Amino acid sequence: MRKRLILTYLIDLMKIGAGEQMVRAPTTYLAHIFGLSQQSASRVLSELSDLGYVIKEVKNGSVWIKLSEKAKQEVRSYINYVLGAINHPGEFVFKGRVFSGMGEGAYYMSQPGYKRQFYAALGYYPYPGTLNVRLTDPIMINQNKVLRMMRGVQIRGFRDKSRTFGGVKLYPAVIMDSVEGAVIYAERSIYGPDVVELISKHNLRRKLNLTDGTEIHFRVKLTEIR
Amino acid sequence: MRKRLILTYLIDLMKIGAGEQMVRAPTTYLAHIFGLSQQSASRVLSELSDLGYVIKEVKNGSVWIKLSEKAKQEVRSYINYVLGAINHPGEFVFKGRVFSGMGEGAYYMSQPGYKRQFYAALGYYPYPGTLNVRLTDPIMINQNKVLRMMRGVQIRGFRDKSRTFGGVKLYPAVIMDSVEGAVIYAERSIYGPDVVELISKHNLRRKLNLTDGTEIHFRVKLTEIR
DNA sequence: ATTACTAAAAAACGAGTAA
DNA sequence: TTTACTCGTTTTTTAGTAA
Repeated sequence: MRKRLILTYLIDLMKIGAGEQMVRAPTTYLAHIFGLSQQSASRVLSELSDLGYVIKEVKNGSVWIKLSEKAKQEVRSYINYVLGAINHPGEFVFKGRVFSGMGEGAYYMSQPGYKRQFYAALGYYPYPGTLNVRLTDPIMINQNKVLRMMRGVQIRGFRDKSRTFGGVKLYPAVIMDSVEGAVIYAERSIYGPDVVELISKHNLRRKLNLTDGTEIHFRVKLTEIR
Repeated sequence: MRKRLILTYLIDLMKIGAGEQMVRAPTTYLAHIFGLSQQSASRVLSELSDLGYVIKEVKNGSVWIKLSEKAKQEVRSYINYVLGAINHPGEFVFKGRVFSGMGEGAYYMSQPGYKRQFYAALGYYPYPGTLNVRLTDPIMINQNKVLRMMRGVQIRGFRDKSRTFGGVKLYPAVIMDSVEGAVIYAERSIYGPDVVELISKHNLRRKLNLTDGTEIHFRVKLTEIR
């Protein structure tokens, strides 16, 4: 069963109180909630149970169910995602935790070949350094994969005497609802889709009083698809 | 395509800003958002367009889309439904508008055969009359269908000298977040699933200052499935 | 780079039904 | 009543590919 379908079923089950306690849920009755036949409701419930989303017992000849912690967590995460569609349409909302890289960010940000282009694209010279954010929520990680596919603001690669520097993409962002900045994604990034790097005019660590492990949120504007 | 799936796709599209304006959305890119192949993304988009949820144009060799009003309305309604799962688990939230019936409610509520049982079930003698509420949102109408399938508090039918009175079910409710009451559903109800009848200790019209057309909301506790 | 058709495979569906 | 199996049918999905 596909993830997006699973979530809608879990929401329906949460609705009838299965997130709180064991709840009687005959498959004939679930059938109406799910908009399926009794047989399909039975099958769906078994699959949800096999996948570890639902604790299911047959007591007194009828099914009693309860959502697992995993299910509740995923529903909560999805609801956040959904709320973003209403509250921040045209933006991706990210949440994650600050961590320290190896300082390569500062090295790259200082290259004149990039700096000139950053100024042209953003209207300022960014602080020489990147803020690394690690994502844990699978929905956010997927969001980051999708973000990376987008055009963004293209910064071209170049070469100086000693080496070549790869292309980079920028995505304008608002960090902690207050500071303007951008997500920066290097074609040759050493990080996977669970990491986002942020830049800004300001030293974000100082400005926002961040240390390793601080939870941070930011919104990325998807203007580039217009 | 099933309704529950449609809604999740529309939410994804709203997320990328298609609720606000025409947005570039190549099917290769939608494929990642939808978690499908490019071909399926293309097909899904065509179906959404055929169903009137998406306005779709192919410009400069790539797809541009925008959500229809209908789509936005249904997403909003679904998001309300979803929020109910978090904010009021184990309850159904209803919204509708007050309307006048033919006064039959008062006649039935006055029958001693019912009154005794109401007292036993609710702990009070309800005000002799029912408040009629008409639902318009399809999600709520379906919710009402599901509610009627539930056991609720059974009130048995009876016969007096002249005629028989059918069975009735009660579902405890909180009206306008303040007044205790119950949804009452008669087996022989003359109303379809777009109507809910409410009773309470109080005269709800007076207590809550309601007139025909007033928008009203109430929550029904699904305790009966425990 | 992008859309969307065809065809074949895979998944989901509900009627019938036993327990 | 209720669950959940079988099985034939319908729907959904993707790879290959033309435009």
